Amino acid sequence: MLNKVAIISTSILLYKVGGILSLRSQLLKGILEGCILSIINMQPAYGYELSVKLQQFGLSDVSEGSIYPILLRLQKEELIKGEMRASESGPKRKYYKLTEKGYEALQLFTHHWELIKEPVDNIIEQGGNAHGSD
Amino acid sequence: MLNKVAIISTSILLYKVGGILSLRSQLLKGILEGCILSIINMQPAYGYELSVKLQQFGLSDVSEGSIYPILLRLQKEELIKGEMRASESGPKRKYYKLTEKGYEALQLFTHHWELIKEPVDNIIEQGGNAHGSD
DNA sequence: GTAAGCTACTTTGTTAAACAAGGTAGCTAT
DNA sequence: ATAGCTACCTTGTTTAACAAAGTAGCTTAC
Repeated sequence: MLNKVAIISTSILLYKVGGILSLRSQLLKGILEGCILSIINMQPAYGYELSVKLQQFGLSDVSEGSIYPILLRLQKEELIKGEMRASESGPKRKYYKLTEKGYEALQLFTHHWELIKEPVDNIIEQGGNAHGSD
Repeated sequence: MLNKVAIISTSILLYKVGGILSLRSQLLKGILEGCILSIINMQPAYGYELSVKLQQFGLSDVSEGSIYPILLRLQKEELIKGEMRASESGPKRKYYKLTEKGYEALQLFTHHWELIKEPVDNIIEQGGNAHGSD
């Protein structure tokens, strides 16, 4: 059974596709990568764990189909390094930690995030209430 | 002459392609649309004007190749409505203003932006200084 | 002991947004 | 008339998130 429901159009107003807002998916572009670097910087983490932690931070429903490709990409870029370790219960886990290069990339991401966030906040602040009384 | 220069890789560390940081391009995904709605909400604006205003707000070097497709898309979605007006000097301008639906989309964007921004800020705050000095 | 369910990792194909690049055309000044 | 600016539009490329589907180890229930 296909889970795709009535994609009304391609733009900002919409909507439920498999239960998840698809606007978010666009807003997240490029951001997840930095968040994952940041969480790994707190302490080494494995993929499944990241999906839980992202959720705890409020980034709900980030699918494994997003996380694992990012991890593979980051590893290929040598921003993170993986290491298999046995688990006390369950399959082995691939723990990733930042490389030096990865730490630099995290700094860069943080900087760029600020460079985006501030203008956007200003634009929203000035444009948000122009039309007035909701 | 192609302007494409040594794309070293595809990820977060990099860089100069035709003189513009390409990380930014990913971070902007979905955000520009909301910013444009917000600026138009301040007062009706035309494409060329938007590129100037975005720059003034700190979103530098947003190309017209980004802006005009967004305007066409928003118009097709009936979030904005265009109207040609003569200019005192130069070619005619297509002024866009928000529709009611566009105003609702702006509210929605603002909400989603907050839902993304807060977790990301928290993640960066906790992960940013874990590795310590610098 | 075997079936169900959870943990954990991986891959493929689709969708969509930003952008470079290139183009059209009106208006102004030289 | 021709150069330069204003203003708009379009095509093709790149890339990230995601759904979906798959593999396999381990644990618990029966």
